Amino acid sequence: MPRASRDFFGVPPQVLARELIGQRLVRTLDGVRLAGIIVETEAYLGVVDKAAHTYGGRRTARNESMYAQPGTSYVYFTYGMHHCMNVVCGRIDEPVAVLIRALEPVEGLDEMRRHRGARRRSDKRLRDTDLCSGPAKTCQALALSRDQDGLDLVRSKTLFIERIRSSPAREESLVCTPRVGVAYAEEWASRPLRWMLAGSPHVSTGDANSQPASRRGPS
DNA sequence: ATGACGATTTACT
DNA sequence: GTAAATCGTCATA
Repeated sequence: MPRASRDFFGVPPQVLARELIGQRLVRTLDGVRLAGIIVETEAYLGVVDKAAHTYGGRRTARNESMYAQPGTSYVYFTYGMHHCMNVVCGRIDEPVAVLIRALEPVEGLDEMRRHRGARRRSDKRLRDTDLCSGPAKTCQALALSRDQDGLDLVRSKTLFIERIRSSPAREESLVCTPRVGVAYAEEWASRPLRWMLAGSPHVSTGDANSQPASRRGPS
């Protein structure tokens, strides 16, 4: 299965967010593969985007990875307990990225369940659709933390993206909506910058059966 | 030094 | 539906 190349990542976030749907995110732990098909993403447009960590050109120790070359991982810590993973894209020093919001788990489900169960009270078995149906759930399932921040997905042996043999999700199989959890971002809160695989039961919230992306489109 | 705040998830009423 | 959990980070002083 071909690895995603530098060129794959060197595009605007609105483009990569769509290209990533249907691709396979792979994490290896002690040589064991944990993997899932990306079914939900969000684009963060950088210095102009009030919802982005780099809005206004903010550059700190936390978000430094967003200024690195395309294909770099940006993993941040939030709410005192959660991690979320982004794929940095665009050009070097242009701090734009795509948030990975949900996966359809396809490899290492038992290991993912162990990771996900570790920090929960209830020990009832999680359904497959609860393993990676959110950005922090995905990081927990794949054991991603600040230790994986700044990795080069083009070269890393422990975190990378495999391009699926068949064509990625076609435009009419995508659903586009506003982003989640960015109500504070004023006019940027309602911009349609979130993409989902239409009909997927593995997405985080809302349903993936609403308006097709082809009817709304990015802006 | 301090205070407010999350690109969220879970459990509970 | 609502609220608690929980702490690194950042802006302000």
